[in-house]
Amino acid sequence: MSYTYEYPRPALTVDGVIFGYDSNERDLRVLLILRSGEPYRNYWALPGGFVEMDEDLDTAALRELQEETGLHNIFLEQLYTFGAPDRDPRGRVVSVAYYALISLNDSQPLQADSDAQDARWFSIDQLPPLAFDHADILQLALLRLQGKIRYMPIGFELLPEKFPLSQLQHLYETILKGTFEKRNFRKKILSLNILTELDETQQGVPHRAARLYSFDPKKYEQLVKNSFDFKLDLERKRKPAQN
Amino acid sequence: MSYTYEYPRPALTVDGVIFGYDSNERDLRVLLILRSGEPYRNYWALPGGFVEMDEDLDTAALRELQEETGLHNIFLEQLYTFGAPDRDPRGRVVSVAYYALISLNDSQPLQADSDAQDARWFSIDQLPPLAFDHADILQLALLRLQGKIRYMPIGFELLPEKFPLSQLQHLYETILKGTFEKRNFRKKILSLNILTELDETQQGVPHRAARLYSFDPKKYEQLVKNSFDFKLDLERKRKPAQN
DNA sequence: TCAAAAGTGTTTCTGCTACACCCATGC
DNA sequence: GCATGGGTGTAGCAGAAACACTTTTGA
Repeated sequence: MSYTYEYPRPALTVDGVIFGYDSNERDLRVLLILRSGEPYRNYWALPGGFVEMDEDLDTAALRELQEETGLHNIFLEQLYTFGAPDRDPRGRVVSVAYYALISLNDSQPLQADSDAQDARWFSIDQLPPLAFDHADILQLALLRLQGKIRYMPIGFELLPEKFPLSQLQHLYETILKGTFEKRNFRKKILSLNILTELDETQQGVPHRAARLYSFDPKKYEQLVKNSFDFKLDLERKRKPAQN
Repeated sequence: MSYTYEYPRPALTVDGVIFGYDSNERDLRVLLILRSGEPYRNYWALPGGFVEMDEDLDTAALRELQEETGLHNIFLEQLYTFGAPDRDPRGRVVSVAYYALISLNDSQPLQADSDAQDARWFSIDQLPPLAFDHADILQLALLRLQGKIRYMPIGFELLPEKFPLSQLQHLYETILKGTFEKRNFRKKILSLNILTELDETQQGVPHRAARLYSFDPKKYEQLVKNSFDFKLDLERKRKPAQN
C-alpha cells in the first residue's frame, strides 16, 4: 500500500467572493475583510479560512460564509482553485475559491460579526488594493458571474424575493455593463415563463407602483426539462439604417 | 503571525480526464489507468498524482499528462476540485481535476509508458467501473466539454491539424449526441471565418476527396476582438408542417 | 456504372431589434 | 398638473431551419 504521508502537503483554504447587490443604488458589491495580521496587514482580503480535516469543501465555504454574513440558504458555487506556489509568502497555500450571491435589500442587518474584524461591502468598481492574489480571484468571479447570468437563472439570487421587472433589468445592466431596451427585455423575460406574477405592487415609490414578480424554480425546472434555452444576450445594436 | 502548521492538512492531488477523439471511428474516448495497488486494486482510474510542494497546479497536471501520453502542447484546463472527506478510504485527499483534449489521429503512438502500468483508451459510452469518485469527475468533465464546445473553439483540439469539414461535423455530433444538417453546419462554421482553407484534400478515401481546413487562432482572436459570437446550437427540430 | 461522400442555393419562418406613446401615482 | 417611472404593440430584418440535387472519385 502506498500511503500518502510521505508527501509534504500544501495548506488548504477556501476563499469566498461574496457578491451583494443593492437594488436601490443599482450597485454590485463585494464583501471584504480588513486584515489585522501579517502578511498584508491592513490590506483588504476575501473572507476565507482553513478547511477542516473532516469537512467537505462546500461545507467549509458555507461555514465561512455564514460566519461572515450570518445568512443561510445562500447561492454558493465553486469557482476555481488557486495554487501558485508563491501566492502566500508564508508558504504553500492552495485555495479553493467560491462565489456567493445575496441581495442587500432583504432587510438584512448585513452583520459583520466576524470576530471583531473589520468587514465592508465595496462597490465592484471602487475596490481597494487586495491581499495575496485576491484581485485575480475577484476578477475571475466577476467574469463567471457575467457569463453565467446570461444563460442561467442566477440573477434572482441577487434580488429580494419579490421584485419589479425594472429591478431585474437594472441588475442585468449593472452586471453586464450595458443597456437593454425595456419592452424587449420584458418580453424576453416573461416569455421564458419562469416568473410568478404576484398580486402585489411596490410600496412607497413616488410614482406609479410596479407589479412585483418572484422567481419560480419549479417553472424553471420545467423549462430545463423541455430543453428550452434560457439565454439573454445584450442587444448588439444593429447598424442604424443609413439615409 | 498566525502560522498554518497548526492545522492538519489534506493531501493534494491532481487528476486528469484526458479526452481523445478518433475521427475514423467517430469515437470519443478517455484514457484510464488500471490500478495495481490498494484500494480499488484492479479498478480503472483517472491518471493523476500528488502535487509537489513547489509546483503550480497547472504544472502538476501537465506533468502527469505528459507522463501518461508523452505529448506536449496539449489543451488542458482546470475542471473542478473534489474534496468530499470520504472520497479516498486512506484518508483525506483533495483532488484538483483537469481535463485535456487530444486527437487520436495525429499519427501518435498513443504511448502508455506510464511505468508499466496498464493504460487504455475507453470509449465514452463503454466505461468500466471506476475507482474513487472518478465516475463523477468524468461525468462533470463530459458536461463541461459538451457545454464549452458550443461557444468556444475547443473542438479543434480533438482533431488532426488538417481536417475536412465533415470530420468537424462528426465530432460535434458525437460529443453533443445529435445531428446537424450538413449545409447549415458548413455555412455556420465557414461564416465564423476562423478556418483556413488549405490547398490540400483527403488522401486515400474511396470516394471524392474532401478539401482540408485548419483552425486559425489568429482569425479567432480577431473574432473575439470584434466581440462576435462563436455559438453553435444543436438545431432544435422545428415541428414539421402538418398537412 | 455504381457507391459514397462532397459540395452547393433558396425559401420559410422565428425571434431579435427598433421604435413612441399612454397610464398611474405621488407630490 | 407635472414629473417619474410603469406598461404596451408592431413592423422590419437577420439568421436559423428546412430541403434536393449535382459533382467527383475510387473500386
